Amino acid sequence: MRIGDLSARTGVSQRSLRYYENQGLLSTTRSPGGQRHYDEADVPRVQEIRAFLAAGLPTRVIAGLLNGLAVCRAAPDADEALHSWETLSRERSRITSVIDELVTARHALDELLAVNHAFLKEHPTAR
Amino acid sequence: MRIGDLSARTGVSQRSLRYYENQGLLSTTRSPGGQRHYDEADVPRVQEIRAFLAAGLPTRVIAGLLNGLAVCRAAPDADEALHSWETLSRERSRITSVIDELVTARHALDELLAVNHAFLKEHPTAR
DNA sequence: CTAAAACTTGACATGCATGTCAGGGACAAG
DNA sequence: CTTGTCCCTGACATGCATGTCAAGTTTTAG
Repeated sequence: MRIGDLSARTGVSQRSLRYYENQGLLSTTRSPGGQRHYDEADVPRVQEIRAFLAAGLPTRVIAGLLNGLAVCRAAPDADEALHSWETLSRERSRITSVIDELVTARHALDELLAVNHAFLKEHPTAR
Repeated sequence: MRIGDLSARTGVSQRSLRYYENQGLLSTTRSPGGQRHYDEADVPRVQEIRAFLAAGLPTRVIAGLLNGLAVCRAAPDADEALHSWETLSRERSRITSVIDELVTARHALDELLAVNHAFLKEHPTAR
């Protein structure tokens, strides 16, 4: 799969895909002529990256997370594993708090919607 | 309450508070000398703004939302109200989908944590 | 009244993710 | 082989929310 296909299948711009690779979030194999080649597994991976980005995590941190697993398996160094664990935990609680804020925001939105809805009901001319 | 106090109570920098005012998210009264004065109601308001920002809404949109209610009451123009309603709904579903992505992301993190935890258990030297 | 602390405006700088454009290769289909 | 489409790199530009610095004014406490 080349970059155009991956872009089409994920809805992520080619620019961004190259950027993610550049930031170490995504790796590719290259054709002899230098063109990027992706495999199926990259589709969900890109979506995962988007999810992390939506969480407000910067690419540096995401890279750390995505590589954390590999590191943890490949080089079973106790210190590294522990450090990795701490990072993961910290990020998890960060995500949780962002979720909380989002829920709060959505709640505020719901209140506005309620008022607005009442108004529209009162003035059916609004169609 | 002056800007330093509000900043301390909300944890938001003075720079940002001025920026929010500049973007129409926050209004202030001024002392004769020109210094900003806030009242109690601004504390929750700032927190609400932060929540919306965390949701990824740009200040322009937040201003629209926060003023939407007032507009809807003051100038009960049907078209405006309807438009406002559409905007609100769209943003609500946007926030919901971001929340979903975050939950997914947290899930992915939990898997990494599980693997990591298993590893630490296997190599108790990690302390 | 005076000095320190807090505030004001304005400008410039930064980080991040993205868009966009230009000049030049890669490759598949006729 | 040629042409049209896809891809490559690199550079410059943008939007947004913030940080930071400077020079000057206001407020407050001693």
